[in-house]
Amino acid sequence: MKVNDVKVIRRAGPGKGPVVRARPFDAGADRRSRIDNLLSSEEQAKLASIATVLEYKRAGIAIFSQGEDAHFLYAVDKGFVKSSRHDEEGHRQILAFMWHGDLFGIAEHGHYVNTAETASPATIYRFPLQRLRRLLNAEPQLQIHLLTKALHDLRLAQRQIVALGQFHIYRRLASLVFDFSQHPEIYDAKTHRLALSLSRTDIADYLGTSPELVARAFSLLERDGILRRLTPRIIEIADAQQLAELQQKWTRNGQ
Amino acid sequence: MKVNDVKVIRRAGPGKGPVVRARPFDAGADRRSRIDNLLSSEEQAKLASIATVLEYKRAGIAIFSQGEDAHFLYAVDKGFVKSSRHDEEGHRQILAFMWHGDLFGIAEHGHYVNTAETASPATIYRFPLQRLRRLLNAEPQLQIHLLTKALHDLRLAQRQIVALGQFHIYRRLASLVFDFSQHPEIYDAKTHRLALSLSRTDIADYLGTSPELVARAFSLLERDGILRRLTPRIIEIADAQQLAELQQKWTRNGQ
DNA sequence: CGCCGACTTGACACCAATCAAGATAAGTGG
DNA sequence: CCACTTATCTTGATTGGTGTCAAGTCGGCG
Repeated sequence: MKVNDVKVIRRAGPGKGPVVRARPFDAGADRRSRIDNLLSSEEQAKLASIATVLEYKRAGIAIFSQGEDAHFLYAVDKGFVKSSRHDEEGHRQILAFMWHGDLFGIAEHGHYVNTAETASPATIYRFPLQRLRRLLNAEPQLQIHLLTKALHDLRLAQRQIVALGQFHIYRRLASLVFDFSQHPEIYDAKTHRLALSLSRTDIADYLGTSPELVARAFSLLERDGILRRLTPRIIEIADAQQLAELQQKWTRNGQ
Repeated sequence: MKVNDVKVIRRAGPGKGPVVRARPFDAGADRRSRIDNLLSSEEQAKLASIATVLEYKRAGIAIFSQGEDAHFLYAVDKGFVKSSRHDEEGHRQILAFMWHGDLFGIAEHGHYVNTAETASPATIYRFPLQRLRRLLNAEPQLQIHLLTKALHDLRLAQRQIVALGQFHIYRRLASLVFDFSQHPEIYDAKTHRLALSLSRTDIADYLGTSPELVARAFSLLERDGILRRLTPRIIEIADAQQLAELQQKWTRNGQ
């Protein structure tokens, strides 16, 4: 890693709050919970008062590693982050991607259980756990928001369990592409262009397969007219309808 | 379903509390968090004051179904429960099993996202969400415990993602058998006998495979001297050491 | 423009899904 | 409690999807 890949740009002061967002208790659409129902500005300010802002200048920088002592909770402001777990044989499973407003850094017995690395240049807010705990004791509302976030992430994890347990690579990849296309930061709705900014290996480690199979699945999605590869990491979504159908069938609840 | 499969035996009063257990904030071993650090007796009593106790007389009874209006949160007292999700093609993925002290019934937009059924005869505590919300606002400590539980379940879900993404059926089944062997309710440490009380289909739906593959995996585990099938649903664990190794390699953090 | 790493595609071996049939267990009623 | 009936389980055979090795191509970066 180069020097100055990470820069602590400032101690966040009031009025420059981190953007942590949530919905009330048992609500929260899998996707939309991230962009609705901002915390009140007081809550924002209180969080801001204990936050440090970190600038990560490129993708692939470790924020923390599995097993390290956990002293902070993190929130994504700009860019995105991948969370992964390694086993002793060196295999890696990417568990989730975190975007604007998402929290990460869960621990167990004081150690991080996952590794977090930037998946793009990113701005990250960092909260010392000690001070966060004190703040939470004083602010039940903030606690509810954290709980809501945790439940949301749990639902997402369960969705991923269904994907890995039930679907072929083709559909899992379609699902990933759909999810990514919901982020304006990397998807241009006008040109239908999506900047994946992930290697085939990263995608494979998320889908639970190999880079070769990911390449083949892309090739099949292209054959079926769902997308086109402009470069390996920039794709054009040709049939958003069909893509959404591959995804939404099993995302929605049968009400 | 027969009449009287479920019986509301009582409105729980103080002193007869549900047993909801948790550990402090960022702690909690994947397995042990369930049996340490009981809530204070006051907290127990407060939860009890809004709980109803339900007796389910056999396995396979629906507690609630995916898509239904969510009005309750549930906790397991005796027996165990399976949580699953269905897609439109009729496939089913079992997401988790819930045991003594585990909470279930997460919702989204007021609807349950999963289905819950008994996996054995069971005693279940039921909390009305409305009253629970009021209680939580008054009791920040209780909130922290809920948050801890949610984070614990999130870690378990992530563990399942790793299993589904990285391991063959053989190892996934070994992992399930190991997990089940940690529950004295169904595992007799003296005789080394484990009462699975799940069909091959249930196991398959949890491991993301078919009943036939589960039978084959059992056959291989038996060939390798790890276990013996006394009946299809009662197995004897012959080599707990080897079983634990198949599981624990990837459960522990690389500290 | 050239190099290096990432991506794609083919070939092959292996694991998994499915169909089918026979064996075994569990549930039912006498 | 036993015999019967039904469902579950096990195993074999076959097909299809996936993991892996290898080689060639392409894109991004210096």
